[in-house]
Amino acid sequence: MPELPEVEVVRKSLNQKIKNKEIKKVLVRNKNLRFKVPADFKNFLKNKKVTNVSRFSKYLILCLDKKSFCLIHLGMSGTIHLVNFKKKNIFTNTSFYNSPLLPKKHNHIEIFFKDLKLIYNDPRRFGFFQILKNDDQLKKRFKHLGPEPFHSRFSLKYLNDFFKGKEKNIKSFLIDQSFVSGIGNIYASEILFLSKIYPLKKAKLLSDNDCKKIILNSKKILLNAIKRGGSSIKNFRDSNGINGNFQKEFNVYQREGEKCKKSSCTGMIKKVFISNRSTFFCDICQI
DNA sequence: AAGAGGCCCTGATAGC
DNA sequence: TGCTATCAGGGCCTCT
Repeated sequence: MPELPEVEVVRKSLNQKIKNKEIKKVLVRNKNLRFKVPADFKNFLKNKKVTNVSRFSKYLILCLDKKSFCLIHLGMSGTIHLVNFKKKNIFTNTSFYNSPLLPKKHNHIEIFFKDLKLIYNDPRRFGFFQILKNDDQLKKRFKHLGPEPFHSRFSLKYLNDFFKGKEKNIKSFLIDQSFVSGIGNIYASEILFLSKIYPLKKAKLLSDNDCKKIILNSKKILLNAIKRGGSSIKNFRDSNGINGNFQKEFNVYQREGEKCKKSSCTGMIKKVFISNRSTFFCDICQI
């Protein structure tokens, strides 16, 4: 479900609700997520305080006291819901027809605080929870990941060095988390549209100007998506139940056969599969 | 080493 | 209505 912007939107709203609260109880209804929930998961979390809700790339990080961490990845279909006991409100980041409504199936993990509980729902179970017991373990966990687009390391030199001699197309690089982390399948297409670059262009053939546009537009797209509250495909909401709006601004994603939105361009949006992931582009201004 | 492809899993939707 | 096929925002692993 989520790329960096959606995870950031969830992080913000989650931080408002559970920061500085102590975990009273943990329920694991189904431990068979992408990775098996560890045996000591419940005991490790119990009586620990959430000092902050942080994020790197598409990973949510519950910072706990004693410098330990609970990592949450939402995979493709993971959502987080908060139920307030007193007000009986349900905050959810998934909307259903009669919202606010908690999904009935696939509520795999529940984390109880004094006045509310966090529920992790994930039909496809590609998401996961992991415990990291110190800074060092956290660092190692993210070692294989490239910089986020906002980081100064994501520079012209970095792209030039990375792309040197690479036959692989640029679209595949944008969703390759070891190159740059946080961009997924939707925003990769959108970034290349803004940059006027053909998704199948070989990385080694990109000009300095192409690279500069990629750096600029990666930041631009992600920041704008965060500002809009994420993209509400499949009814994504933040954990206050607020819908995202960025999907209204898609220029190419899921617009196959429609007209290019760029004024003066007479092109049409095409869809191709690049290593099994759908990719959208304008057949005139991106060629 | 780099790059392509498969796989994990359920649910929504399209097409017959 | 009911079947089957295809696709879905991710990440890891294997094979060539």
